Amino acid sequence: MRWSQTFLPTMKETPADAEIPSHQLMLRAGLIRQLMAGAYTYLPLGLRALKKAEAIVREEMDAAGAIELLMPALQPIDLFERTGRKSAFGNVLINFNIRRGDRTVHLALGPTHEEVITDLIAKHVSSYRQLPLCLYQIQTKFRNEERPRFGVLRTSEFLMKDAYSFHTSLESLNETYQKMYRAYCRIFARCGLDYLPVEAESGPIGGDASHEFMIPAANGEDQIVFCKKTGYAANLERAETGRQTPAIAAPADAQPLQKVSTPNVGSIDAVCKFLKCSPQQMVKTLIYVADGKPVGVLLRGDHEANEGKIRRVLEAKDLQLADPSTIFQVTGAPVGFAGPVGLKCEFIADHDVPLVANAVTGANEEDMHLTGVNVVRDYALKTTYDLRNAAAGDPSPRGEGTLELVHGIEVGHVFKLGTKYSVSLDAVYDDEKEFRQPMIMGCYGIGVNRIIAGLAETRFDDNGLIWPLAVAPYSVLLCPLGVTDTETMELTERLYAELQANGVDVLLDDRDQRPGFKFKDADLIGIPLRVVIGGKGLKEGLIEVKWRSEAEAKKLPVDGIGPAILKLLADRRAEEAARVPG
RNA sequence: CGGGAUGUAGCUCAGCUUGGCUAGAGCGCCUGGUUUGGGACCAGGAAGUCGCAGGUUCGAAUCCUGUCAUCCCGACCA
Repeated sequence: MRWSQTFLPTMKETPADAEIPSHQLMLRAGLIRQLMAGAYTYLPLGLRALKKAEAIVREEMDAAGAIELLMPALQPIDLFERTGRKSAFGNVLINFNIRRGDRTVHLALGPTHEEVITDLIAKHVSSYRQLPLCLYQIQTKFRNEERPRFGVLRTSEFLMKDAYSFHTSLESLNETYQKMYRAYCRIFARCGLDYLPVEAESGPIGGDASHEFMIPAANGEDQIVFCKKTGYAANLERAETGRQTPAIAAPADAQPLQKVSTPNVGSIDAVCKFLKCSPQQMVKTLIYVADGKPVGVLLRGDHEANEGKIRRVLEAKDLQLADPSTIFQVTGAPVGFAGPVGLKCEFIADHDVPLVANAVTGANEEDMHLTGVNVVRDYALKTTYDLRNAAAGDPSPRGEGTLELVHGIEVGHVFKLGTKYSVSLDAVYDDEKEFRQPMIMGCYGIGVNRIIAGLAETRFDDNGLIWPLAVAPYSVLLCPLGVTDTETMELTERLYAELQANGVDVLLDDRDQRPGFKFKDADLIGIPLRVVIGGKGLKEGLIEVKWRSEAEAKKLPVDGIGPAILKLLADRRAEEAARVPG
């Protein structure tokens, strides 16, 4: 492609609306333009990158035995009512009425396609002989994001690869799950992403039933916990800690229990400021209602409750923070003054709670707190549990190493669904003994746009983007200096034709611009290999070849430059491929 | 949905506090010339319903009210 013929609007200045690197660079490099909040046009250059990523996804899905199809984005609302997801999605589900003659038809724009595919399979698969089956599509999804943000990372319309598998047994599901997991590793590695598979919330099946694929990035919306030493990685919701129940004993230097007045001082922050203590010295008492029964949950003041863990410890189906009247009932005080001493309901404590010596807690009395609170003497604990979100510095659950906390961008998710959709949409088959069984399902998603945004977010320098060869919109940028010089242009044209004949994606910067101008644009759009023809190099019979990812250029003789470039590309491709797991 | 900020030329922004000549600058764009290895220079030029609506006023980019849009923080995210 000739630069002068395509539509590639680059920008020297950073648009004020863009804050994070990927958004700024994708705008500046002419990859995308915003239409409205959460909706972006992919310009020719951005579309090429997106298509490259899409092709890699397609290749790996095919290789893993998934079969491609294409389902409608338009879906009848009825399907979502049958699975209960109309209300589960709520406002996120874009749906509306349209008129057809004298009828009104209620439609949704697909936020994902479990319903459609399950309905399809329910209608056409009825025997165990037809299973297992794994189908996928690459298609635009619609979700009414309450708050679209971070450019292309969180939008209301996005390209997703979604795959669904159907099985007669958990073993079969696990086999496909593993295949998908491996395919995902290969996909992200091929795309040049520094990815991390993490354990995620396991949902209906439990156990090791869900993994998210994350790109560690400062601007990622998700928090992930990982341990370098043991390789343990999980999202914050799910992450366990290796902490144990400590010795439950009062400290030697126990101070006397004292009641202090803290008028209108209810929050941890406010109490700390008022009493000049730190959150680590406090024990906070959250009152939950578990299956209708109030329960106190004790945590160190600076820690965050993890409701999943609390629910599991309590073996509760339903768990909610208590309302003010319940809190008044069990504490005798308004919200903000609960504490373990004299609490009128059962309570459980996190492992770190008994370690807080001479703690500050609520006094279960309006506008009062206690200081010098110590376990055993002032309140009793039989044991402790892991009830909070993991924090940096916690021991890894694998016995050694410590946990770190990083932000990540979720690019993929594999999930064992179980029979939720097959039951509600009647996707059943007859087994060998003619028993009717619901199909066991898995689903597997990849945010294709996020592959591109994730690369832009993690691979750049002061001058612009740095594409890996595998996803770069073009592999080579030919950069003739002096487009009016006949010798330069003849050579350039010959090389352009030669590379194209060998299947190389080439962009030819044929604009009549000064060298500096062209170099700045070249760096900004980040094409992996820049080939400079003309100027002082050409006078010596040399052509300058420079990788975007490296600082130094190589000078190669004009003779044999075509094959030399092909060799460089082949070597680089091999290098990138070497990082892909088998 | 709660909190905050912003809206003036394609982009970045000034002007608004304290209303007053024809609304400005840089970049980009067009014309001509000089340049040509890291976003050149000179000369000339085009480009704006000052987000929109209403109000106050002799007079509004500027003050007031409403509204829309965008961004950020938080809540939410099968």
